[in-house]
Amino acid sequence: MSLIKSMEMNREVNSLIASAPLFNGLQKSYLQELVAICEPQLLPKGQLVFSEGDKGNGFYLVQSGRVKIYKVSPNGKEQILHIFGEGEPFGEVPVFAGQSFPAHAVSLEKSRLLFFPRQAFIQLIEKYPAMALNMLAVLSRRLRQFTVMIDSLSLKEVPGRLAAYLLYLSKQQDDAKKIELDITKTQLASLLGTIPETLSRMLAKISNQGMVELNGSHIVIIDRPALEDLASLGKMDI
Amino acid sequence: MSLIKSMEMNREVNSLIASAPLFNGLQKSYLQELVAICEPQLLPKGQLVFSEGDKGNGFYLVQSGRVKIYKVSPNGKEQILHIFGEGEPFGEVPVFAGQSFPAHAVSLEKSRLLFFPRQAFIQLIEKYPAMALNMLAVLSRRLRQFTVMIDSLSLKEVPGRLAAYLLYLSKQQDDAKKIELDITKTQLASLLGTIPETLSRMLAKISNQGMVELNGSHIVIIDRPALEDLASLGKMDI
DNA sequence: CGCTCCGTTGAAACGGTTCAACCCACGTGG
DNA sequence: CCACGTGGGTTGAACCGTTTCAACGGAGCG
Repeated sequence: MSLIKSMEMNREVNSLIASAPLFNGLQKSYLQELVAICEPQLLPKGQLVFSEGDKGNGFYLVQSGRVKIYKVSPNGKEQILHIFGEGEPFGEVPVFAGQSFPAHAVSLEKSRLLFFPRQAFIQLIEKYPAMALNMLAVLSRRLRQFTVMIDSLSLKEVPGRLAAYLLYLSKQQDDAKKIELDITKTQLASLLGTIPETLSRMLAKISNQGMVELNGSHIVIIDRPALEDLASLGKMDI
Repeated sequence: MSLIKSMEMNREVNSLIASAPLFNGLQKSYLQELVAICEPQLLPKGQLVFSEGDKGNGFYLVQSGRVKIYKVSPNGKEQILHIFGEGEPFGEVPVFAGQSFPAHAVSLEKSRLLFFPRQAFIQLIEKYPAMALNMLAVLSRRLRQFTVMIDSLSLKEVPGRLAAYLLYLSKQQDDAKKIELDITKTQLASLLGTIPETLSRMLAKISNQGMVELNGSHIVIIDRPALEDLASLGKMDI
Protein backbone atom coordinates (compact mmCIF):
# COMPACT_ATOMS: atom_id res chain seq x y z
CA MET A 1 0.00 0.00 0.00
CA SER A 2 1.40 3.37 -0.97
CA LEU A 3 2.21 5.95 1.63
CA ILE A 4 -0.29 8.37 0.11
CA LYS A 5 -3.09 5.82 0.24
CA SER A 6 -2.24 4.93 3.79
CA MET A 7 -2.27 8.54 4.88
CA GLU A 8 -5.58 9.11 3.20
CA MET A 9 -7.08 6.09 4.89
CA ASN A 10 -5.71 7.27 8.19
CA ARG A 11 -7.44 10.55 7.74
CA GLU A 12 -10.77 8.82 7.12
CA VAL A 13 -10.31 6.56 10.11
CA ASN A 14 -9.33 9.56 12.14
CA SER A 15 -12.44 11.54 11.38
CA LEU A 16 -14.71 8.57 11.99
CA ILE A 17 -13.18 7.86 15.35
CA ALA A 18 -13.42 11.53 16.23
CA SER A 19 -17.13 11.59 15.41
CA ALA A 20 -18.26 8.26 16.88
CA PRO A 21 -20.40 8.68 20.01
CA LEU A 22 -18.38 5.96 21.67
CA PHE A 23 -15.34 8.22 21.64
CA ASN A 24 -17.16 11.42 22.43
CA GLY A 25 -15.32 14.03 24.43
CA LEU A 26 -11.96 12.31 24.33
CA GLN A 27 -8.75 14.26 23.96
CA LYS A 28 -6.92 14.13 20.67
CA SER A 29 -4.06 12.14 22.10
CA TYR A 30 -6.48 9.34 23.08
CA LEU A 31 -7.91 9.33 19.60
CA GLN A 32 -4.45 8.88 18.14
CA GLU A 33 -3.96 5.79 20.24
CA LEU A 34 -7.28 4.41 19.05
CA VAL A 35 -6.30 4.96 15.45
CA ALA A 36 -3.07 3.16 16.18
CA ILE A 37 -4.64 -0.02 17.54
CA CYS A 38 -7.59 -0.45 15.16
CA GLU A 39 -7.60 -2.62 12.07
CA PRO A 40 -9.75 -1.63 9.06
CA GLN A 41 -11.84 -4.26 7.26
CA LEU A 42 -13.69 -4.07 3.97
CA LEU A 43 -16.73 -6.33 3.57
CA PRO A 44 -18.83 -7.14 0.53
CA LYS A 45 -22.62 -7.31 0.95
CA GLY A 46 -23.78 -10.34 2.86
CA GLN A 47 -20.41 -11.10 4.42
CA LEU A 48 -20.46 -12.92 7.77
CA VAL A 49 -18.54 -10.96 10.40
CA PHE A 50 -18.92 -13.52 13.16
CA SER A 51 -21.23 -16.32 14.21
CA GLU A 52 -22.90 -17.00 17.53
CA GLY A 53 -20.46 -19.02 19.58
CA ASP A 54 -17.31 -17.68 17.90
CA LYS A 55 -14.65 -16.59 20.32
CA GLY A 56 -14.47 -12.79 20.42
CA ASN A 57 -11.06 -11.17 20.52
CA GLY A 58 -12.24 -7.64 19.98
CA PHE A 59 -15.14 -5.50 18.89
CA TYR A 60 -16.08 -3.59 15.75
CA LEU A 61 -17.08 -0.09 14.74
CA VAL A 62 -19.09 0.53 11.57
CA GLN A 63 -17.21 3.01 9.41
CA SER A 64 -19.68 2.82 6.52
CA GLY A 65 -22.50 0.52 5.43
CA ARG A 66 -24.74 -1.50 7.74
CA VAL A 67 -24.48 -4.67 9.78
CA LYS A 68 -27.29 -6.77 11.22
CA ILE A 69 -26.97 -8.70 14.47
CA TYR A 70 -29.36 -11.65 14.68
CA LYS A 71 -30.24 -15.00 16.18
CA VAL A 72 -31.50 -18.02 14.25
CA SER A 73 -33.97 -20.64 15.42
CA PRO A 74 -33.36 -24.34 14.67
CA ASN A 75 -35.99 -24.18 11.92
CA GLY A 76 -34.33 -21.21 10.28
CA LYS A 77 -36.41 -18.27 11.46
CA GLU A 78 -34.35 -15.17 12.17
CA GLN A 79 -34.75 -12.65 14.96
CA ILE A 80 -32.85 -9.44 14.29
CA LEU A 81 -31.50 -7.84 17.46
CA HIS A 82 -29.91 -4.75 15.94
CA ILE A 83 -29.08 -3.10 12.68
CA PHE A 84 -26.01 -0.93 13.16
CA GLY A 85 -24.90 1.90 10.89
CA GLU A 86 -22.09 4.39 10.67
CA GLY A 87 -20.35 5.23 13.92
CA GLU A 88 -21.95 2.43 15.93
CA PRO A 89 -19.93 -0.23 17.76
CA PHE A 90 -20.92 -3.88 18.02
CA GLY A 91 -19.61 -7.17 19.30
CA GLU A 92 -18.45 -5.77 22.63
CA VAL A 93 -19.99 -8.40 24.88
CA PRO A 94 -17.16 -10.96 24.70
CA VAL A 95 -14.60 -8.21 25.22
CA PHE A 96 -15.86 -7.57 28.75
CA ALA A 97 -17.85 -10.66 29.71
CA GLY A 98 -15.44 -13.12 28.14
CA GLN A 99 -16.72 -16.14 26.27
CA SER A 100 -18.14 -15.96 22.79
CA PHE A 101 -20.42 -13.80 20.65
CA PRO A 102 -24.07 -14.20 21.67
CA ALA A 103 -25.39 -13.77 18.10
CA HIS A 104 -24.48 -13.65 14.43
CA ALA A 105 -23.36 -10.59 12.45
CA VAL A 106 -23.48 -10.05 8.67
CA SER A 107 -23.11 -6.98 6.51
CA LEU A 108 -26.31 -5.82 4.78
CA GLU A 109 -24.34 -3.79 2.25
CA LYS A 110 -20.77 -3.32 1.20
CA SER A 111 -19.32 -2.03 4.47
CA ARG A 112 -16.16 -0.78 6.12
CA LEU A 113 -15.46 -1.78 9.68
CA LEU A 114 -12.79 -0.97 12.22
CA PHE A 115 -11.73 -3.83 14.44
CA PHE A 116 -10.42 -3.04 17.93
CA PRO A 117 -8.43 -5.90 19.49
CA ARG A 118 -9.51 -6.75 22.99
CA GLN A 119 -6.21 -6.51 24.83
CA ALA A 120 -5.11 -3.22 23.35
CA PHE A 121 -8.52 -1.68 23.95
CA ILE A 122 -8.70 -2.80 27.55
CA GLN A 123 -5.31 -1.26 28.18
CA LEU A 124 -6.62 2.01 26.78
CA ILE A 125 -9.63 1.84 29.07
CA GLU A 126 -7.40 1.28 32.04
CA LYS A 127 -5.47 4.39 31.13
CA TYR A 128 -8.43 6.58 30.24
CA PRO A 129 -11.51 6.19 32.45
CA ALA A 130 -13.48 8.56 30.22
CA MET A 131 -13.43 5.87 27.57
CA ALA A 132 -14.79 3.38 30.10
CA LEU A 133 -17.65 5.71 30.93
CA ASN A 134 -18.50 6.10 27.27
CA MET A 135 -18.53 2.36 26.80
CA LEU A 136 -20.69 1.96 29.91
CA ALA A 137 -23.12 4.44 28.39
CA VAL A 138 -23.24 2.49 25.14
CA LEU A 139 -23.94 -0.81 26.87
CA SER A 140 -26.51 0.77 29.16
CA ARG A 141 -28.39 2.25 26.24
CA ARG A 142 -28.38 -1.12 24.58
CA LEU A 143 -29.78 -2.73 27.73
CA ARG A 144 -32.54 -0.17 27.70
CA GLN A 145 -33.33 -1.00 24.07
CA PHE A 146 -33.47 -4.69 24.89
CA THR A 147 -35.92 -4.14 27.74
CA VAL A 148 -38.18 -2.39 25.25
CA MET A 149 -37.79 -5.23 22.80
CA ILE A 150 -38.58 -7.88 25.42
CA ASP A 151 -41.53 -5.83 26.54
CA SER A 152 -42.84 -5.64 22.99
CA LEU A 153 -42.31 -9.30 22.19
CA SER A 154 -43.94 -10.45 25.37
CA LEU A 155 -46.69 -7.96 25.96
CA LYS A 156 -47.70 -6.59 22.59
CA GLU A 157 -49.03 -8.16 19.45
CA VAL A 158 -47.67 -7.55 16.00
CA PRO A 159 -49.81 -4.48 15.17
CA GLY A 160 -48.62 -2.82 18.36
CA ARG A 161 -44.98 -3.52 17.63
CA LEU A 162 -45.39 -2.31 14.08
CA ALA A 163 -47.05 0.92 15.17
CA ALA A 164 -44.33 1.50 17.74
CA TYR A 165 -41.68 0.98 15.11
CA LEU A 166 -43.31 3.37 12.66
CA LEU A 167 -43.53 6.05 15.32
CA TYR A 168 -39.92 5.40 16.24
CA LEU A 169 -38.90 5.76 12.60
CA SER A 170 -40.85 8.97 12.32
CA LYS A 171 -39.07 10.36 15.36
CA GLN A 172 -35.70 9.38 13.90
CA GLN A 173 -36.53 11.15 10.68
CA ASP A 174 -37.30 14.62 12.07
CA ASP A 175 -40.81 13.71 13.23
CA ALA A 176 -41.86 13.75 9.61
CA LYS A 177 -45.18 12.27 8.51
CA LYS A 178 -43.53 10.79 5.46
CA ILE A 179 -41.19 8.06 6.53
CA GLU A 180 -38.89 5.82 4.58
CA LEU A 181 -38.25 2.18 5.46
CA ASP A 182 -34.50 1.80 5.30
CA ILE A 183 -34.70 -2.00 5.42
CA THR A 184 -36.67 -4.56 3.44
CA LYS A 185 -40.04 -5.62 4.79
CA THR A 186 -38.69 -9.10 5.33
CA GLN A 187 -36.01 -7.65 7.57
CA LEU A 188 -38.56 -5.50 9.34
CA ALA A 189 -40.64 -8.59 10.01
CA SER A 190 -37.63 -10.28 11.52
CA LEU A 191 -36.88 -7.20 13.61
CA LEU A 192 -40.46 -7.17 14.92
CA GLY A 193 -40.32 -10.86 15.77
CA THR A 194 -42.75 -12.03 13.11
CA ILE A 195 -42.80 -13.19 9.49
CA PRO A 196 -43.22 -11.29 6.18
CA GLU A 197 -46.75 -12.60 5.56
CA THR A 198 -48.03 -11.33 8.89
CA LEU A 199 -46.31 -7.98 8.48
CA SER A 200 -47.82 -7.60 5.03
CA ARG A 201 -51.31 -8.24 6.39
CA MET A 202 -50.87 -5.82 9.27
CA LEU A 203 -49.59 -3.07 7.03
CA ALA A 204 -52.56 -3.63 4.77
CA LYS A 205 -54.87 -3.48 7.78
CA ILE A 206 -53.62 -0.20 9.22
CA SER A 207 -53.64 1.18 5.71
CA ASN A 208 -57.28 0.16 5.19
CA GLN A 209 -58.15 1.78 8.48
CA GLY A 210 -56.68 5.02 7.26
CA MET A 211 -53.85 5.24 9.74
CA VAL A 212 -51.13 5.26 7.09
CA GLU A 213 -50.71 5.39 3.34
CA LEU A 214 -48.44 2.83 1.73
CA ASN A 215 -46.22 3.17 -1.29
CA GLY A 216 -43.57 0.49 -1.32
CA SER A 217 -40.95 1.43 1.24
CA HIS A 218 -42.51 4.85 1.52
CA ILE A 219 -45.05 5.29 4.30
CA VAL A 220 -47.10 8.33 5.21
CA ILE A 221 -48.56 8.63 8.68
CA ILE A 222 -52.14 9.87 8.42
CA ASP A 223 -53.59 9.26 11.87
CA ARG A 224 -50.79 9.54 14.42
CA PRO A 225 -53.03 9.33 17.52
CA ALA A 226 -54.49 6.06 16.27
CA LEU A 227 -50.99 4.67 15.80
CA GLU A 228 -50.03 5.80 19.27
CA ASP A 229 -53.06 4.00 20.68
CA LEU A 230 -52.05 0.85 18.86
CA ALA A 231 -48.47 1.11 20.08
CA SER A 232 -49.41 1.53 23.72
CA LEU A 233 -52.39 -0.78 23.85
CA GLY A 234 -50.67 -3.41 21.81
CA LYS A 235 -54.03 -4.63 20.55
CA MET A 236 -55.99 -3.99 17.43
CA ASP A 237 -59.70 -3.34 17.39
CA ILE A 238 -61.62 -4.78 14.47
CA MET B 1 -28.08 4.59 66.25
CA SER B 2 -25.50 3.42 68.77
CA LEU B 3 -21.84 3.28 67.88
CA ILE B 4 -21.81 -0.47 68.43
CA LYS B 5 -24.74 -1.04 66.08
CA SER B 6 -23.18 1.17 63.47
CA MET B 7 -19.88 -0.69 63.60
CA GLU B 8 -21.66 -3.99 63.34
CA MET B 9 -23.60 -2.85 60.31
CA ASN B 10 -20.43 -1.59 58.77
CA ARG B 11 -18.86 -4.99 59.16
CA GLU B 12 -21.80 -6.62 57.36
CA VAL B 13 -21.71 -4.09 54.58
CA ASN B 14 -18.00 -4.54 54.35
CA SER B 15 -18.11 -8.26 53.87
CA LEU B 16 -20.90 -8.04 51.31
CA ILE B 17 -19.04 -5.50 49.25
CA ALA B 18 -15.90 -7.58 49.47
CA SER B 19 -17.73 -10.67 48.18
CA ALA B 20 -19.88 -9.11 45.45
CA PRO B 21 -18.73 -10.07 41.95
CA LEU B 22 -19.10 -6.44 40.90
CA PHE B 23 -16.25 -5.51 43.22
CA ASN B 24 -14.11 -8.54 42.55
CA GLY B 25 -10.39 -8.12 42.68
CA LEU B 26 -10.45 -4.60 44.05
CA GLN B 27 -7.92 -3.43 46.63
CA LYS B 28 -9.07 -2.95 50.18
CA SER B 29 -8.71 0.81 49.99
CA TYR B 30 -11.23 0.93 47.11
CA LEU B 31 -13.65 -1.16 49.11
CA GLN B 32 -13.43 1.27 51.98
CA GLU B 33 -14.44 4.08 49.70
CA LEU B 34 -17.39 2.05 48.46
CA VAL B 35 -18.51 1.41 52.01
CA ALA B 36 -18.22 5.12 52.63
CA ILE B 37 -20.51 6.20 49.79
CA CYS B 38 -23.24 3.55 49.97
CA GLU B 39 -26.53 3.93 51.81
CA PRO B 40 -28.22 0.85 53.35
CA GLN B 41 -31.97 0.34 52.92
CA LEU B 42 -34.30 -2.12 54.58
CA LEU B 43 -37.40 -3.19 52.64
CA PRO B 44 -40.46 -5.19 53.69
CA LYS B 45 -41.83 -7.80 51.29
CA GLY B 46 -43.52 -6.31 48.25
CA GLN B 47 -41.94 -2.89 48.60
CA LEU B 48 -41.54 -0.88 45.40
CA VAL B 49 -37.90 0.17 44.91
CA PHE B 50 -38.50 2.19 41.77
CA SER B 51 -40.93 2.43 38.87
CA GLU B 52 -40.31 2.58 35.17
CA GLY B 53 -39.78 6.19 34.24
CA ASP B 54 -38.45 7.25 37.65
CA LYS B 55 -35.30 9.31 37.47
CA GLY B 56 -32.33 7.21 38.57
CA ASN B 57 -29.75 8.84 40.79
CA GLY B 58 -27.84 5.72 41.59
CA PHE B 59 -27.94 1.94 41.54
CA TYR B 60 -28.55 -0.80 44.08
CA LEU B 61 -26.85 -3.93 45.37
CA VAL B 62 -28.86 -6.72 46.99
CA GLN B 63 -27.45 -7.39 50.43
CA SER B 64 -30.09 -9.97 51.35
CA GLY B 65 -33.48 -11.04 50.05
CA ARG B 66 -34.62 -10.86 46.45
CA VAL B 67 -35.81 -8.19 44.03
CA LYS B 68 -37.72 -8.65 40.79
CA ILE B 69 -37.29 -6.33 37.80
CA TYR B 70 -40.32 -6.31 35.52
CA LYS B 71 -42.37 -4.54 32.89
CA VAL B 72 -46.16 -4.27 32.87
CA SER B 73 -48.48 -4.21 29.87
CA PRO B 74 -51.42 -1.81 29.74
CA ASN B 75 -53.79 -4.68 30.56
CA GLY B 76 -51.77 -5.66 33.61
CA LYS B 77 -49.74 -8.62 32.39
CA GLU B 78 -46.23 -8.70 33.83
CA GLN B 79 -43.01 -9.67 32.13
CA ILE B 80 -40.22 -10.35 34.60
CA LEU B 81 -36.80 -9.37 33.27
CA HIS B 82 -34.68 -10.45 36.23
CA ILE B 83 -34.86 -11.75 39.73
CA PHE B 84 -31.79 -10.58 41.62
CA GLY B 85 -30.45 -12.08 44.81
CA GLU B 86 -27.60 -11.51 47.24
CA GLY B 87 -24.57 -9.76 45.81
CA GLU B 88 -26.21 -8.72 42.56
CA PRO B 89 -26.44 -5.11 41.41
CA PHE B 90 -29.43 -3.60 39.60
CA GLY B 91 -30.72 -0.29 38.32
CA GLU B 92 -27.41 0.72 36.72
CA VAL B 93 -28.79 1.77 33.35
CA PRO B 94 -29.72 5.37 34.26
CA VAL B 95 -26.37 5.81 36.01
CA PHE B 96 -24.49 5.52 32.74
CA ALA B 97 -27.08 6.13 30.02
CA GLY B 98 -28.83 8.94 31.81
CA GLN B 99 -32.61 9.21 31.78
CA SER B 100 -34.87 7.03 33.83
CA PHE B 101 -35.27 3.43 34.93
CA PRO B 102 -36.44 1.22 32.07
CA ALA B 103 -38.53 -1.09 34.31
CA HIS B 104 -40.06 -1.52 37.75
CA ALA B 105 -38.39 -3.07 40.79
CA VAL B 106 -40.06 -4.58 43.87
CA SER B 107 -38.77 -6.75 46.69
CA LEU B 108 -40.07 -10.32 46.69
CA GLU B 109 -39.13 -10.79 50.32
CA LYS B 110 -37.96 -8.69 53.22
CA SER B 111 -34.68 -7.43 51.78
CA ARG B 112 -31.65 -5.32 52.52
CA LEU B 113 -30.19 -3.16 49.76
CA LEU B 114 -27.21 -0.89 49.40
CA PHE B 115 -27.75 2.23 47.37
CA PHE B 116 -24.79 3.78 45.53
CA PRO B 117 -25.33 7.40 44.52
CA ARG B 118 -24.52 8.13 40.91
CA GLN B 119 -22.07 10.99 41.30
CA ALA B 120 -19.96 9.45 44.01
CA PHE B 121 -19.80 6.15 42.16
CA ILE B 122 -18.80 7.72 38.86
CA GLN B 123 -16.00 9.55 40.63
CA LEU B 124 -14.78 6.22 42.00
CA ILE B 125 -14.85 4.72 38.52
CA GLU B 126 -12.82 7.60 37.18
CA LYS B 127 -10.24 6.98 39.86
CA TYR B 128 -10.20 3.19 39.61
CA PRO B 129 -10.50 1.74 36.11
CA ALA B 130 -10.64 -1.79 37.48
CA MET B 131 -14.08 -0.94 38.83
CA ALA B 132 -15.12 0.24 35.39
CA LEU B 133 -14.04 -3.03 33.87
CA ASN B 134 -16.01 -4.99 36.46
CA MET B 135 -19.10 -2.93 35.71
CA LEU B 136 -18.58 -3.41 31.98
CA ALA B 137 -18.45 -7.14 32.60
CA VAL B 138 -21.71 -7.03 34.56
CA LEU B 139 -23.54 -5.10 31.85
CA SER B 140 -22.10 -7.31 29.11
CA ARG B 141 -23.27 -10.45 30.87
CA ARG B 142 -26.69 -8.92 31.20
CA LEU B 143 -26.78 -8.11 27.51
CA ARG B 144 -25.95 -11.72 26.79
CA GLN B 145 -28.81 -12.86 29.02
CA PHE B 146 -31.19 -10.54 27.22
CA THR B 147 -30.18 -11.90 23.81
CA VAL B 148 -31.07 -15.36 25.09
CA MET B 149 -34.38 -14.07 26.42
CA ILE B 150 -35.27 -12.35 23.15
CA ASP B 151 -34.28 -15.47 21.29
CA SER B 152 -36.54 -17.57 23.49
CA LEU B 153 -39.51 -15.25 23.33
CA SER B 154 -39.31 -14.87 19.60
CA LEU B 155 -38.14 -18.22 18.37
CA LYS B 156 -39.31 -20.79 20.91
CA GLU B 157 -42.70 -21.73 22.22
CA VAL B 158 -43.62 -22.06 25.85
CA PRO B 159 -42.61 -25.73 26.27
CA GLY B 160 -39.17 -24.92 24.88
CA ARG B 161 -38.69 -21.98 27.22
CA LEU B 162 -39.88 -24.05 30.15
CA ALA B 163 -37.51 -26.91 29.35
CA ALA B 164 -34.62 -24.46 28.94
CA TYR B 165 -35.42 -22.94 32.31
CA LEU B 166 -35.60 -26.30 34.07
CA LEU B 167 -32.23 -27.29 32.63
CA TYR B 168 -30.82 -23.94 33.67
CA LEU B 169 -32.14 -24.43 37.19
CA SER B 170 -30.65 -27.89 37.30
CA LYS B 171 -27.27 -26.52 36.28
CA GLN B 172 -27.51 -23.83 38.96
CA GLN B 173 -28.27 -26.43 41.59
CA ASP B 174 -25.22 -28.67 41.10
CA ASP B 175 -26.61 -30.41 38.02
CA ALA B 176 -28.95 -32.28 40.32
CA LYS B 177 -31.92 -34.21 38.96
CA LYS B 178 -34.03 -32.97 41.82
CA ILE B 179 -34.59 -29.28 41.45
CA GLU B 180 -36.44 -26.78 43.54
CA LEU B 181 -38.41 -23.87 42.14
CA ASP B 182 -37.33 -20.87 44.15
CA ILE B 183 -40.17 -18.74 42.84
CA THR B 184 -43.93 -19.26 42.61
CA LYS B 185 -45.28 -20.75 39.42
CA THR B 186 -47.07 -17.52 38.69
CA GLN B 187 -43.73 -15.73 38.79
CA LEU B 188 -42.16 -18.40 36.64
CA ALA B 189 -44.92 -17.94 34.09
CA SER B 190 -44.20 -14.23 34.01
CA LEU B 191 -40.48 -14.90 33.65
CA LEU B 192 -41.14 -17.21 30.71
CA GLY B 193 -43.41 -14.69 29.05
CA THR B 194 -46.65 -16.59 29.54
CA ILE B 195 -49.50 -16.95 32.06
CA PRO B 196 -50.00 -19.35 34.97
CA GLU B 197 -52.69 -21.39 33.17
CA THR B 198 -50.46 -22.14 30.24
CA LEU B 199 -47.49 -22.97 32.45
CA SER B 200 -49.64 -25.32 34.48
CA ARG B 201 -50.74 -27.16 31.33
CA MET B 202 -47.23 -27.42 29.98
CA LEU B 203 -45.87 -28.77 33.25
CA ALA B 204 -48.67 -31.32 33.26
CA LYS B 205 -47.82 -32.27 29.70
CA ILE B 206 -44.11 -32.88 30.18
CA SER B 207 -44.99 -34.74 33.35
CA ASN B 208 -47.44 -37.00 31.49
CA GLN B 209 -44.78 -37.66 28.88
CA GLY B 210 -42.45 -38.85 31.59
CA MET B 211 -39.85 -36.14 31.23
CA VAL B 212 -40.22 -34.89 34.79
CA GLU B 213 -41.99 -35.73 38.02
CA LEU B 214 -43.90 -33.00 39.78
CA ASN B 215 -44.42 -32.38 43.45
CA GLY B 216 -45.42 -28.82 44.13
CA SER B 217 -42.31 -26.69 43.81
CA HIS B 218 -40.21 -29.82 43.76
CA ILE B 219 -39.37 -31.17 40.31
CA VAL B 220 -37.40 -34.25 39.36
CA ILE B 221 -35.85 -34.51 35.94
CA ILE B 222 -36.44 -38.00 34.56
CA ASP B 223 -35.59 -37.73 30.88
CA ARG B 224 -32.93 -35.07 30.47
CA PRO B 225 -32.26 -35.71 26.76
CA ALA B 226 -35.95 -35.21 25.98
CA LEU B 227 -35.89 -31.91 27.84
CA GLU B 228 -32.79 -30.85 25.93
CA ASP B 229 -34.54 -31.63 22.67
CA LEU B 230 -37.49 -29.53 23.74
CA ALA B 231 -35.24 -26.66 24.77
CA SER B 232 -33.35 -26.55 21.51
CA LEU B 233 -36.16 -27.36 19.12
CA GLY B 234 -38.59 -25.14 20.92
CA LYS B 235 -41.47 -27.26 19.71
CA MET B 236 -43.47 -30.00 21.29
CA ASP B 237 -44.52 -33.16 19.51
CA ILE B 238 -47.97 -34.54 20.37
C1' DC C 1 -34.99 -14.22 -21.29
C1' DG C 2 -35.35 -16.64 -17.17
C1' DC C 3 -33.80 -16.73 -12.68
C1' DT C 4 -34.18 -15.39 -7.92
C1' DC C 5 -35.69 -12.56 -4.24
C1' DC C 6 -39.27 -9.85 -2.26
C1' DG C 7 -43.87 -9.01 -1.38
C1' DT C 8 -48.78 -10.17 -1.28
C1' DT C 9 -53.06 -12.91 -0.59
C1' DG C 10 -56.01 -16.90 0.81
C1' DA C 11 -57.42 -20.94 3.60
C1' DA C 12 -56.43 -24.06 7.13
C1' DA C 13 -54.09 -25.33 11.33
C1' DC C 14 -51.94 -24.36 15.63
C1' DG C 15 -50.61 -22.45 20.01
C1' DG C 16 -51.76 -19.53 23.45
C1' DT C 17 -54.89 -16.64 25.91
C1' DT C 18 -59.22 -15.66 27.98
C1' DC C 19 -62.91 -16.57 30.96
C1' DA C 20 -64.94 -19.23 34.35
C1' DA C 21 -65.11 -22.55 37.78
C1' DC C 22 -62.93 -25.02 41.24
C1' DC C 23 -59.49 -26.80 44.75
C1' DC C 24 -56.31 -26.35 48.35
C1' DA C 25 -53.33 -24.37 52.03
C1' DC C 26 -52.95 -20.76 54.93
C1' DG C 27 -53.76 -17.13 58.15
C1' DT C 28 -57.09 -14.13 60.49
C1' DG C 29 -60.63 -12.93 63.37
C1' DG C 30 -64.90 -13.83 65.54
C1' DC D 1 -61.84 -23.72 67.17
C1' DC D 2 -64.15 -23.06 63.30
C1' DA D 3 -65.64 -19.74 59.60
C1' DC D 4 -64.02 -17.08 56.28
C1' DG D 5 -61.24 -14.75 52.96
C1' DT D 6 -57.19 -14.77 50.15
C1' DG D 7 -53.63 -16.14 46.94
C1' DG D 8 -51.60 -19.80 44.32
C1' DG D 9 -52.56 -23.45 41.43
C1' DT D 10 -55.28 -26.45 38.22
C1' DT D 11 -58.65 -27.66 34.60
C1' DG D 12 -62.05 -27.14 30.69
C1' DA D 13 -64.05 -24.85 26.62
C1' DA D 14 -64.34 -21.09 23.51
C1' DC D 15 -61.87 -17.79 21.23
C1' DC D 16 -58.26 -15.21 18.79
C1' DG D 17 -53.96 -13.96 16.64
C1' DT D 18 -50.29 -15.79 14.27
C1' DT D 19 -48.07 -19.14 11.60
C1' DT D 20 -47.99 -22.42 7.98
C1' DC D 21 -48.52 -23.86 3.37
C1' DA D 22 -49.42 -22.83 -1.20
C1' DA D 23 -49.95 -19.97 -5.02
C1' DC D 24 -49.04 -15.89 -7.52
C1' DG D 25 -47.14 -11.16 -9.19
C1' DG D 26 -43.55 -8.08 -9.88
C1' DA D 27 -38.81 -6.07 -9.79
C1' DG D 28 -34.01 -6.61 -10.54
C1' DC D 29 -30.12 -8.87 -12.64
C1' DG D 30 -27.00 -11.93 -14.96
